Formats: sequence, C-alpha cells, structure tokens
Amino acid sequence: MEARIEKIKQQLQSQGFKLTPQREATVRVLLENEEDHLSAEDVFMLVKDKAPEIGLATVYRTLELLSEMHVLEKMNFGDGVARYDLRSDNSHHHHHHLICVQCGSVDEIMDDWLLPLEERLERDFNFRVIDHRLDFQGICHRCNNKEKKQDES
Amino acid sequence: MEARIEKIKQQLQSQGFKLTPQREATVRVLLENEEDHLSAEDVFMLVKDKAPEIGLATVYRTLELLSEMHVLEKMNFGDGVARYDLRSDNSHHHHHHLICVQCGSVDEIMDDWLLPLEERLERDFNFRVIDHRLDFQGICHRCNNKEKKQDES
DNA sequence: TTAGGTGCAAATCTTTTGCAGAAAG
DNA sequence: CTTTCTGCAAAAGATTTGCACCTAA
Repeated sequence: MEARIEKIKQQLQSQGFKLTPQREATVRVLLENEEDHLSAEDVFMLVKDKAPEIGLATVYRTLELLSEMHVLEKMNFGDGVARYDLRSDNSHHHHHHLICVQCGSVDEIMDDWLLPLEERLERDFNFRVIDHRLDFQGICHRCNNKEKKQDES
Repeated sequence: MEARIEKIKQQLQSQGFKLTPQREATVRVLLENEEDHLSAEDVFMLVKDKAPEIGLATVYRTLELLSEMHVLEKMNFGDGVARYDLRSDNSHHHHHHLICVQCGSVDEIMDDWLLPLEERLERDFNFRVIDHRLDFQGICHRCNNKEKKQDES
C-alpha cells in the first residue's frame, strides 16, 4: 500500500505535480476499494471520511489527472456515470468485466485471451492495437445460484 | 430498406406501439447512416430535414424505445454522449469496434471470435452471457498509411 | 374513447470551469 | 514569489420528465 502510494507520488512529481493530502486520501480510497468500480461520487463520499473538507471538484480533477497519467482507467458501463479502475502495474494484463444485468455487480477477470486476436487485427486490418476493452453482460454466478434455490423451493 | 422498416413496424405493433411519422423518419436516418455511430443530437439534426417539427425529446424517446426492443444498441465511447447502432438481424453476429485514438474514427468488424470464450465463462465462472462488447483502441489503417507516407518523404 | 405520442420547457444529473484564496517549493 | 492546488458556486452539456394537446385504432 505505502509502496504503491510512494510510486504514484513519484510519478506525479516527475511531471511537476504534487501529492497533496486530498490527492493522497483519494488514492487511498482507490487502493482500498480496488475490487470495485467507483464513480466520482462514490469516491467523493468515501474520501470525505478521511478528509471531510474536500470538494467534489477536487475529486474530479484528481481522477482526471490520474487517468491522464494512466494510473487509473476511466470507463463507462452505460449507467450514465464514469467509473474508475486502478491499472495494474503489468500493463499487458488487461482485465475484462462480467456485468450482471440483474444485480448490477461487476466482476473482473484477468486474461490474455485477446492477444491472438490483436495479432490478427494488426496483420489483417493494419490496425495497431494500443488497448482494448471487453465487457460481458449476463447473469452472474450469485444470481444464478439464487434462481436455482428458488426453483428448488 | 422498406422491408426493414416494415419489420420494425411489426415489432413495435406487436408490443402495442405505433410507427409514427416521427419514428419512421428517425428509423430512416438510422438506416441511411448505418455505418456511423450517431449520437442523439446527430440523429436529431438529420431527422429535422425529413420532419422539421420534431422535438429533441421525441428523438431521445424513440432511441430509448428502440434500444429496449434491441433494435438499436446504445453505446458509449467515452466522449460524454451516447451513440446508437442498428443491430444486425442475426443477433449472434456481434460487431466489434476499432477506435482510432488519432483520428477518432470508429470502424466495425463482424466476428464470432468470442463464442469459445463465452462457453468458457459459462462453464468456469457460472456466468450466463447475454451480450458482450469488445472495443479496441489503436491507430487505424488510414493513419498508419499516412504516417508511412510522411516517413518516406 | 382511450391509450399511446408529441413538442415544449423546465428539471435533473454528471461533469467542468472561473475565481479568489491557500499551500508548497 | 511563482506555480500548483483547492473549495465553492456557477456553468455547461446530455438526458429525462411533466404537461397539455394531438392522433389514431
């Protein structure tokens, strides 16, 4: 945790930015909720516990800055709000999303499934791939199990 | 073209909705611009040529209705506006996007690449897949060629 | 006649921006 | 001191909603 914050601090400083208390509190919230896909509003509410005086605009500015630095990934699941995800250090391990249309949960799976496809895109379409995003919509294992139980009763 | 409109009309009527002149004009615009990924505002401007009295709210309502009926797909490329895409009749031929980070173009490719992955998700993760979305960010063939020419000169 | 539709304007919601003051190097 | 950063409030932009009127089975 501390090591990752230190690393982000250095990334910021190397570009002339500061790791202010507000930014540090924001980063801590993101680290503590790495599994989730928080919206700016979510982050704001959680950061307020650590730094009650923080403003929503500062959270937006911090998230934007970290996105530009590729510390975060800004994404959109179609529910009208942007969500943010810490990028793992190994930038070639993309994560894909399993979005449950029933309970709204978002699980992540790691995989390199797409590498063969990317090679094919470069070869057949002359498209130089920089990044990709793969989301599946469906019913998650929790909701599947819930349904099964109801069927039995 | 007329056949596809007729089909959509029947889909609407089977659920108690009507294909009003405004809705028909909207659908025609979508059919005529099937290659593009129009925003609601884009559609509104184009529909105005055919039906100048139409209101923006009606366009939004029509796009929402057609999305719910799975005639359209509502999507988000991260530029702050929702974009809409006609779904091909064969619902198992998903299209994927090649988004150029340089010129902003969005090309589509059709493929069933992901079917094996979907089977694996059902088996290994107990996740029942309903739909998926696959987008690649990178440099498109046009920009690649442009760069090549500049290198030569 | 009744449910579905429409245009307009107002409301809502997320995100961005202008600004004056605060903090850090 | 000079640049970066902050909180606040206002603004901007996209989308939704309330409402009175309209229109077709």
